[in-house]
Amino acid sequence: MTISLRQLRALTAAVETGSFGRAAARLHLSQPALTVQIRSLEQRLGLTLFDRSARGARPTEAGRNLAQSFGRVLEEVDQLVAGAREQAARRSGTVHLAVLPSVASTLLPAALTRLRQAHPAIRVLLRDAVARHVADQVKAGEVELGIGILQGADAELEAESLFEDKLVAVLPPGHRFGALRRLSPEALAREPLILTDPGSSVRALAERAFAEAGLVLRPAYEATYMSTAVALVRAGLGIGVLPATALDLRLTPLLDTKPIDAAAMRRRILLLRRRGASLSPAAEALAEAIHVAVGGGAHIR
Amino acid sequence: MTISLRQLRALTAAVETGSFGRAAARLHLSQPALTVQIRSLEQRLGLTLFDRSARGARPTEAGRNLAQSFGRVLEEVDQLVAGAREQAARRSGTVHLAVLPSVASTLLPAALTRLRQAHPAIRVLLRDAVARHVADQVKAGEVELGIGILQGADAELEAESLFEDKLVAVLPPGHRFGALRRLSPEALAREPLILTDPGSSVRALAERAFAEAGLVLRPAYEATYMSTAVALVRAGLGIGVLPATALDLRLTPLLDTKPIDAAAMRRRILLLRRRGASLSPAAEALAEAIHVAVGGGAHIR
DNA sequence: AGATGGTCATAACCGGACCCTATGACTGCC
DNA sequence: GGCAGTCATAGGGTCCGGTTATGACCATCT
Repeated sequence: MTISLRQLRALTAAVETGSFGRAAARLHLSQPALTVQIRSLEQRLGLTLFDRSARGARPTEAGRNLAQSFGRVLEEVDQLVAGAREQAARRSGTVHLAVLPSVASTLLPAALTRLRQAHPAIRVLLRDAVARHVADQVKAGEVELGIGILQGADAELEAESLFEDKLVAVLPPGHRFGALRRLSPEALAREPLILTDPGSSVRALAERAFAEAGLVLRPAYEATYMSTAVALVRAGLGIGVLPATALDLRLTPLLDTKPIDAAAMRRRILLLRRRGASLSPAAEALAEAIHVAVGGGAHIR
Repeated sequence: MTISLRQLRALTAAVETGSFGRAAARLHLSQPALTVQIRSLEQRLGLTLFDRSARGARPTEAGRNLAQSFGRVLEEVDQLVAGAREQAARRSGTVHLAVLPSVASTLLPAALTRLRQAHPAIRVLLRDAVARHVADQVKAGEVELGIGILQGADAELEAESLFEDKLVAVLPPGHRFGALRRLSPEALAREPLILTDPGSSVRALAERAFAEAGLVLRPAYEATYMSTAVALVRAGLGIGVLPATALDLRLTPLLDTKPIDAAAMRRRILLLRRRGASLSPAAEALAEAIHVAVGGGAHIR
C-alpha cells in the first residue's frame, strides 16, 4: 500500500505530456504498463487523478497538483543520484587528508598536481599535523587518509609503505666536515647540533638513534619549525639533523647534506587508513596519485 | 538501473538505527531483505554506503550524507501522500462552487453548515454569478460544481435536479390583493410591477411566462439586486415578481406572497457538473450536503 | 452511415524483483 | 571455548510489473 518512484514518474509524465501513450513513450514503456501504474497510484492514494474518456485522459485538479509537487521531488532525487554517481566516477568528491608537515612541503605538491590532472574536480582538505595527530585523526575518522609514521603496529590502522625518510646532517657552507662522505653519530655528538622540538617525531627518532650508539643527544638549538632550523644552519650556528624530505629543494643546493652512519636514522613514511573503512572514490584517486608520485620519478632524492 | 523508494527508506533507516537488523525491524522487514536493498542501492549508485564488519555496519561518509538528503526527500513524499489521503478521506480539500445569488442566500447556508458538521476542514470557494456565468464556469472547469438553471440540454454538462423555484408575487403590506389566494398574470399586468434587470434569468423567466399568457411584461421598476427589489416592494411602490427562494426568510413575514397562476412561472434549480469530469472527494461531500439540505426539511417553503 | 484513426482499458502470459526462512561466517565477550 | 551479536548467502515462493494482443469507445472524414 505504499507508493513507488515509478508511479510518481508515471504521474508526472502523464500530466506533462497530457496523454498516457505519450507518457509511456517518454518512459520507454508500453501504454498498458503506464495505465496500470497510474491506476495503482490512484488506488493507493484513494484519489482520482485523471478523468478518462475515449478521446484522452485529462488530469484532475488533484492530479495536476500532485504531479507538480512530485515532479519537484523527482528532480531532487535525480539530482542526488547524479551527484552520487559523479562521486563514484571520481568526477567530484572531497578527501580529508592529514599529513606530516615535512611531507606536505615535498611529496604532496607533486601528488596533488597529478591528482588534479586525472580528476580535476576532486577537492582535498589538508591538515598538517605531527605524527601522533595524523594517526589519531585517521583513527577517529576525521580524515580518510593520513601520511605519517607508525611505531609498532596499530590494530585500528592499515598502512602502506610510501618511502623511507632518512635523517641527514645539514652542514653550513664551508664547514670542515664538508670533505667527508658520511658522518658518524660520534662525530656529530661533539658538534653543536640543531634539531626540532622534543615533541616532534624527528626528534624522537634522532634521540633513539643516538641512544643506540650509546650517546646522549644534547642539541645546542631547538626549533619548532623546520624552516627555522634550516635558517639556523645557514647562519652557521651548528649542524642540523633533519629529515631529507623536509629540505626544500630550492634551499638544499646552498647547503651541504651528508648521510649519517646509523641504521636507526631512518623512518618509513606510510599511507595510513582506518582498518575496515573503505575509501571513497575520491580518496582512492588521491591514494593512487600519491603512490604514483612516490613510485614514479617525482621522488625525494 | 534506477532507484526505488524502498531503497531510500532502507538507507535512511540503516543510517539512523546504525544497524541493518534494527533498520529491518523498523521497516517490518527481515534482515536479509534489508541487506539486499542496501547492496542493490550501492550497486546502482556505484558507491559504498556502509563498511561492514562482523560487529556491525558503519555508514560511510557518502552514506551518511545521502541518508540525510534522501531522508528529507522521503519526508516530503510522505507528507504529500498523507495530504492526498486526507483529501481522499474528505478530511481536507477545497471545492470551487458557482451559484446563483438567489440560491446563495437561501439554500446554500444550510448546505454549508451541514458540510461543516460532517467535514469541518473542507474549504468552499464561492462565486455567485448569474445563470449564464454559472454554466460557463462549470464548462470551463473554473468551478467543479454549479448551482443554476439550464435552458435546453447541454452536452458538456451533467445536471441533477435540486428543487423547483417558483416566481411569486410579493405584495406590500395592506395591498388590496391581500385577500386573494392566487393571482393571475392578467391581474398582475395591470399593476405597477417590480422586477430584476433584463439580464437576469428571473427576468427572462417572467417575460416568457407573461408572453405565454399573451401579455407583455412592462415593469414599473427594475433593480439589479434582489434586496433592492424587495425594498421597493416594502416601500409600497408596486408588486414584486421574484423567485421564492430569493426571499430572505426574515423579511418574508413582513410581506405577503402569493402564487402566480401560470405554469411557466417556475424554473428548475440544478446542480451542474462538467460531463465526464469526476468530482473531487471534497466536491462529492459538498454535493451530498446540498442534496441533504434540499431533500431534508431545510427546503424552501 | 460506415470506415478510420486515436484514445485508454482489459486479458493472458512471462520474467524478475522481492521477501522469507534457514544457515553460514565472523567478531567480541564472558 | 562457547555464546551472543552482526551481516552475508542460498533456496524457494509470491507478486509486481512488463509485454503483446485485443477490445471498447469517440471523433472525424468520406
